[in-house]
Amino acid sequence: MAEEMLDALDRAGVRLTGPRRKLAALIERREGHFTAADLLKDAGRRRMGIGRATVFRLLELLSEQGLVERIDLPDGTHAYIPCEPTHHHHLVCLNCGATTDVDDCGIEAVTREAARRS
Amino acid sequence: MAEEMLDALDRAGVRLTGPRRKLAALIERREGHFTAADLLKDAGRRRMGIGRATVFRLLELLSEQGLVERIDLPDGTHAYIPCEPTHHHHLVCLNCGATTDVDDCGIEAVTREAARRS
DNA sequence: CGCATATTGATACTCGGTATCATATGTGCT
DNA sequence: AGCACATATGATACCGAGTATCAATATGCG
Repeated sequence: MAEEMLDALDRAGVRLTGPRRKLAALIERREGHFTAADLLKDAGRRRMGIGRATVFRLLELLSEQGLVERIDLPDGTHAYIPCEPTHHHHLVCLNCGATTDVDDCGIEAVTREAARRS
Repeated sequence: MAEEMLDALDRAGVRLTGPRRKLAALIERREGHFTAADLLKDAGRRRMGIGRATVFRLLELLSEQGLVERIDLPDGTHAYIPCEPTHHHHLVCLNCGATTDVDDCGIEAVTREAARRS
């Protein structure tokens, strides 16, 4: 999956730099969602000298490419979920923070109705 | 509506202080959603010497009483919406940030389905 | 009225994220 | 392979939202 990310970055016309490769690997070995701080901690623990800004920049890139989705957790913090760039929704459990994908698009009906009314 | 808030606060057993009355009035005259910073700015502009902390504390109180709901805007910031303490959902327009209430609860079906699957 | 106690506001802090900028490093070209 | 140059990097400083602390103050009960 790290390969997949790097391919996508390459396709996007950005450079395949060392830090980006390392971060892609770190993301790959994480299960499920993670925060920018998590990545930063991972990188720090392994003494790869990766700067704060670089992590945020890569997450922004990946999110532009649709390889990662940024979600707003109920407590107001943010997390990122690696995902296929297809249409789907993420549900976040208010209790444990676990996430699930949903392909069913029932939400749209509700949204459409509200849009019509306003 | 300021009355309503003050009543609820009274019922909750907290003191009806000057700052709280003033802030309730400020919230009343706002239309729709607002941020903590908005309130702070309002208060500052009128030279009521109301501290940062007080604003956040009141919003927390109101939100505990269900008189205000805290929502996560798509850009990651937060806003508050004054609302009746009944069951409903808020939809936030990704473009303009406008909000609407929805009583229809189609979302639950989707959520339930996902819960069953996990 | 007077007192115990909840509340306040100033200040300082934390934390996620962004701007800046000199330096380092990929990449296309020859 | 070597070069040139744009792109990316990391250190640092900064920003804005929210929280902790704490001495001073105001509220509401008796």
